[in-house]
Amino acid sequence: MKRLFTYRLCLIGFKRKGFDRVYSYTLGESAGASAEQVRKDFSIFKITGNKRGGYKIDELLSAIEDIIKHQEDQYMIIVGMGNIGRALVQYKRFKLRKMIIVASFDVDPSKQSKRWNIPVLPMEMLEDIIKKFHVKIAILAVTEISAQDVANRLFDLGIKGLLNFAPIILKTPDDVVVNNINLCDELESVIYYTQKVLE
Amino acid sequence: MKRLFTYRLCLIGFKRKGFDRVYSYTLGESAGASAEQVRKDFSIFKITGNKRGGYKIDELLSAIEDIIKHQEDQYMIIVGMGNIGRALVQYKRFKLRKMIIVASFDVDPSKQSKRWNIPVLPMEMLEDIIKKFHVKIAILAVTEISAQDVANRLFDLGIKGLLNFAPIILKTPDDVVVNNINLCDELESVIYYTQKVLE
DNA sequence: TCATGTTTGTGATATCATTCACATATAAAA
DNA sequence: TTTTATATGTGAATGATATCACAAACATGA
Ligand SMILES: NC(=O)c1ccc[n+]([C@@H]2O[C@H](COP(=O)([O-])OP(=O)(O)OC[C@H]3O[C@@H](n4cnc5c(N)ncnc54)[C@H](O)[C@@H]3O)[C@@H](O)[C@H]2O)c1
Ligand SMILES: NC(=O)c1ccc[n+]([C@@H]2O[C@H](COP(=O)([O-])OP(=O)(O)OC[C@H]3O[C@@H](n4cnc5c(N)ncnc54)[C@H](O)[C@@H]3O)[C@@H](O)[C@H]2O)c1
Repeated sequence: MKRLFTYRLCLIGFKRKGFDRVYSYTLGESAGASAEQVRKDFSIFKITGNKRGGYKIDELLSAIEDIIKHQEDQYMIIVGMGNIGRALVQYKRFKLRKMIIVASFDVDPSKQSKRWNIPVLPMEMLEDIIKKFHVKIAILAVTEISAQDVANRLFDLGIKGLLNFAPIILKTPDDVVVNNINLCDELESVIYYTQKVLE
Repeated sequence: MKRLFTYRLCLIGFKRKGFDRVYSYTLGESAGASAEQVRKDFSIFKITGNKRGGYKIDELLSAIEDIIKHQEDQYMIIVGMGNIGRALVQYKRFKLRKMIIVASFDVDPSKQSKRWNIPVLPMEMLEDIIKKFHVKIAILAVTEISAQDVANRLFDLGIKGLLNFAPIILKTPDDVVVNNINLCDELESVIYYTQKVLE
């Protein structure tokens, strides 16, 4: 599943370079997987290519999109408008992929503002917005200390999917999906493997 | 290996809550793994607990740190001082973990400045700084279009580990470790599994 | 001090993921 | 049209990970 995302990235890259077909070998090489792996992955999802002719990039991409992608716009919110929250709010790629940030929230009144196209609202308005837009997905970018409390509040208000930037493991109801981004750990992991490679 | 990071997070959480011991069951529950899994993981790394008494959190933490952690400070650079680059530069937790950002870089002269404690330098100074601090690790936060070019330059200058935020799969020498952070994909993955859970 | 119940540590077993190997299809060349 | 070289698609074999099951250790309380 994770690899599907990688394949997509690679395919977009190939397309931009002017190719209109790929072979399992080509794609595997670029995605860091074996050719058989690529084919097995596709066969699991019933994606089928052309013997001898490989895969048409456009067909492949749209097959992958069909698996990965929600067809309608997904409304989302961000809670916590600190350094990372502000960066995310400005990220244009989300909209390209039909992920629409309808509002952001912060306890700190000095961060609140309705001037920009994505407003920064006080926490009291969470419920209103979540109900109004039927928001199911949230990005959590508050300080570590508040993260569990804010998360609980979001779960109570019906949030079912969370992208969490706080470096803690949240206690979470069973029907909620949480994806943790821990940049310190990612960096430490780079350092760890780098030192491994250098013996 | 990935789980070690999760265990560490959980242990820090337990410690803060005042516990001084954990059982494989407790830790597993909190980290989303089975108790046997936790014990197997520890036994691989020769981490040993106390039958009947579980594991002392402090000992466990320092055993994990010994595996994960580099003991000396790691000097690093960030290239690309846009939205995400600026957020990262301000993140204090890196320093706590002995990861020191010595400088950041951008082509755009309007982003360059030496006023702050972490200076934003022109690209011409890359070589100087990398050589001066023996930098081996870099964070790449430039636009997608420039990412491969800038990465190549970094590899030429001796960078061996990269945390890449651009949504492309970089072509990379064999002795370089790259860790990709793709927030769109992470969010899409949350949406995907959320929809799965809701049937 | 001793019995007891609980938790570890780890082989044996089961499950899941990857690679191998090859029959089959087909685009391209003759 | 026929041949041929090259990719796919997929069972079978291998390898990696996770779970099970249980003996051994030992903190705790009688
Ligand atoms: N800055 C980074 O590059 C970075 C990188 C990785 C992870 N993180 C993590 O992301 C989180 C935010 O980091 P940051 O650097 O943006 O910190 P920050 O201090 O700049 O921002 C935190 C924001 O959360 C708000 N907040 C705090 N408690 C709140 C609550 N109860 N309800 C609503 N809003 C609340 C604060 O007002 C502040 O605006 C932290 O957990 C941090 O560890 C940050
Ligand atoms: N903003 C986000 O929240 C976010 C989230 C995920 C991923 N990303 C990715 O991170 C990268 C940066 O995103 P951003 O939002 O900060 O974009 P941005 O446009 O704000 O910043 C990009 C920065 O890179 C600099 N740059 C461009 N080409 C360069 C070069 N050749 N050498 C040195 N510097 C160069 C630009 O001057 C600019 O300051 C992009 O690839 C983006 O897709 C951003």
